[in-house]
Amino acid sequence: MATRRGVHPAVHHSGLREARRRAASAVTIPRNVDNAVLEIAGREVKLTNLRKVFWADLGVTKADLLQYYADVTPVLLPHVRDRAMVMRRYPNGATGEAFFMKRAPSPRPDWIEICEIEHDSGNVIGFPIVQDVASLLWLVNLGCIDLNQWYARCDDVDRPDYLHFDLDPGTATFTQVLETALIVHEALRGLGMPDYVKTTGSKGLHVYVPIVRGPTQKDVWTAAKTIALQLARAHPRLMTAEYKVARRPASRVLLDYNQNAWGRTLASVYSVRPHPRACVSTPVTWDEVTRGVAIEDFRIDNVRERITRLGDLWAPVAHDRGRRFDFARLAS
DNA sequence: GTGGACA
DNA sequence: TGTCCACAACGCGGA
DNA sequence: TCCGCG
Ligand SMILES: [Mn+2]
Ligand SMILES: [Mn+2]
Repeated sequence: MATRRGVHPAVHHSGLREARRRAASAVTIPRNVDNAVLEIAGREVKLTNLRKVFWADLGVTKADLLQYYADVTPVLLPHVRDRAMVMRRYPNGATGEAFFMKRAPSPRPDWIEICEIEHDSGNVIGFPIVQDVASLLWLVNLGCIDLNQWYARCDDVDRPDYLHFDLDPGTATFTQVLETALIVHEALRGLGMPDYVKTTGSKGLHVYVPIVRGPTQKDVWTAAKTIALQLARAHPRLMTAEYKVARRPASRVLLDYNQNAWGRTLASVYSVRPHPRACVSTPVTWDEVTRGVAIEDFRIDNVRERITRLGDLWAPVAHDRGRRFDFARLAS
């Protein structure tokens, strides 16, 4: 069981692709050992089971997953920084059993920042926060395939930075999801709400409206519910906002407004998902939605190239400057 | 994925 | 030493 | 107040 220490500058594999990859992150995950200790900005990150296969059909290992996250760190971090993180751990890979974990496990490095959130029950949960590459790799090493951060930053956990529409196909087709997204987009445009869309990497799409921080999570939930119910009423053959499964009509896209409730999370942008093809939750343009995209278009093997080409299409969602919609204008 | 409780 | 086990918990609305 | 739901 070899252990390596430090990031190795030596070039073992030459070629443009390797060079570009290293340039992107400056962190290289060792490939020919099971365990390693990386030193990143003076912090030691212990990585384990690096050769464990996480996607058997694809031959994708835990090291591949860690390398992906190291490479996308610059575009990913602004979206998750300062937010409590819910972990969903897949210790046995994408097809293995998974479990949720909220409390940051111990032992852990003392540089893992914790967000303590008190619940109405009186429970206080200490969630980890992903602030940098080191904490990101620590979290992924736990077996987290996707990242599920809170909508609100830790300094004010009841005032989110966005509202969203979670579009779930259920028994509907993905073409219907695309159609629904365009209608949601039009409706939001009418409300003066700039919005951003991404694939979930699983089945559906996420549409986010970044907002000026102020309204509570309940306010945001209420607004999303109102809009979802109106849309479903206007397009009853395409959409539903019925929360109860048994009462939900078949072949309709679910506008899952309840996902805007306090304490809930969604897979973050650039999260890999436990999908058979290792798909990634990927920002797309409204033009791409119009022309038609597929979940499987965006995967762990090709999203980095897309980011190199297009940058972060969701950057406005991650910065105060881009969080433009003010709820005061909604008081109609 | 990993530490703690048991046998 | 090996095996088993835990690892989350909010809030809506219908009953 | 309990349950289904995600
Ligand atoms: Mn969804
Ligand atoms: Mn959903």
